[in-house]
Amino acid sequence: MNSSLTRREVNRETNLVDIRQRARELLVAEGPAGVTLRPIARAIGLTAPALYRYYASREDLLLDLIADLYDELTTSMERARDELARDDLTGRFIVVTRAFRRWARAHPREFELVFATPVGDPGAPKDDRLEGCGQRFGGVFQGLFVELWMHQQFPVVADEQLDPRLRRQLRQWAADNDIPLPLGALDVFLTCWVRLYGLISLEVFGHLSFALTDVEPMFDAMLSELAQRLGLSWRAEFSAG
Amino acid sequence: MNSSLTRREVNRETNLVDIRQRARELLVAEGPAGVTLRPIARAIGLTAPALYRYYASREDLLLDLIADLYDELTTSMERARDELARDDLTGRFIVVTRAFRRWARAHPREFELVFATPVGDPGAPKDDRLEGCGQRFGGVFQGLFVELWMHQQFPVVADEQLDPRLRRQLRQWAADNDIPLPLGALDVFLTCWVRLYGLISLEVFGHLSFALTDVEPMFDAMLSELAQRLGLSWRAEFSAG
DNA sequence: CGGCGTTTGTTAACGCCGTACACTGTTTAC
DNA sequence: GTAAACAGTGTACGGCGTTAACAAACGCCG
Repeated sequence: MNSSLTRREVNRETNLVDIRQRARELLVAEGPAGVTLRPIARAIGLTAPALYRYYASREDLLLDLIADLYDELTTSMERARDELARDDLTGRFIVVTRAFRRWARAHPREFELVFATPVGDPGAPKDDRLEGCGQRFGGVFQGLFVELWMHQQFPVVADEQLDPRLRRQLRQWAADNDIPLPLGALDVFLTCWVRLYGLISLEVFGHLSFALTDVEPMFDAMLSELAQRLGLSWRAEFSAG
Repeated sequence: MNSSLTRREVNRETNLVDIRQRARELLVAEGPAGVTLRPIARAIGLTAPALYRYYASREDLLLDLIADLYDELTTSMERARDELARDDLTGRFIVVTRAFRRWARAHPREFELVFATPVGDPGAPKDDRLEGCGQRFGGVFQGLFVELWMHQQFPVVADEQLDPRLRRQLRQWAADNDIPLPLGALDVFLTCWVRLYGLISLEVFGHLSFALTDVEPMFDAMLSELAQRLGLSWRAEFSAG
């Protein structure tokens, strides 16, 4: 039996779930500013002050929501990855990046909240929760990169060709996280991340609409370039014209 | 005499200036959510409802603020550009992109407001003002690109090598805006924009801090790559190590 | 079972917010 | 000089996040 949980504990969990669900619905319907306490409380049959038994503040609730969304995105990328064979690194690279874009397009408000909310200027008093989520999210790409490198090394520049200031930081990063990659590969990794994030957020925020109505072909073209850069044989196919 | 303006008109202009200035200060100090009517009104010796003689709503005021910021950024880029000789296209490309980054770093709150506020999902009911601002902003890069191409063409792919879906959109864009560039060059333009925007917003939003504490060397390295892609002879110099 | 401390909820209140309305004094234009 | 246009005010409404005081429900232990 699961009755090792007291009635209180069960109720607390269901309430927490309901709160987050309603917060998510409000986020989708009205954006970050629309996530307010009273409607959330009302929806689950409580009053606003009662929510303070669950979260220290609205800010705290939002942080939890962000963590949830972060995890959802990461999970969807991992699932896409795991549908392909372990050794199909090319395929995994493609489906993971596409899963990222698909999630961003399907959930623009959530994307906005997770990726375009500055983390606080001075020294970032950001929450530990998000630290872990970001780590897990980045880990999907990072893990793919490491396997890619292990299996078939792509061309990278020698350490000496990197700006010493950059070199130092990359070395530090690799050391702190035990990443068994040469610094040049880390540089490639970051460049891929920049292009991926750049294109997706430009699309979601509408800053490409001056030129494109459908970003998909450009996204595919970018994947082709990245794949080529990584020594993968993938090319986006399109009917000749 | 400047008294062709009535006393009322003069007062109206100064009030408008004061409102925007105070709004800007609040934005910087507390972020977009901190731009509220009562403190603005108080600061210039009015009450909140009086602001409705100047703006239809808070939203309307924010839109005006965004337009102001957009223009400020564009102007700073144009100024950086115009400090270099008309034919120093390489130099102009470098200083304009650096001016963009400098402004973003110096004004993270403003950058957030201008570049990371989605323009409304369905069909974008966005204001006409912003349309013009965006046009002027993009025009700086676009103008530079056109001159670059005119002066010294860089290698681009043939139209037939582009995904037909992408090709169609690029052709449409070029036609609508009378851009005298081959479609392959437009593709390069968008790719540069993606990388520039991607790196700068990742930096401003703190989404590179997992690896880098100082993004500058990576930015310089990116500029080197872009310059090379565009057939420019610029390379970020760094002391050998 | 009885009682007690903890937990979870309530209501009331404070000081904010954007905004609408009725009203008043000043400025402008004819 | 007078009437219309304008730029303010004060008041009010409903909403917000949050705090404080209090009441009921619950879990645990003797």
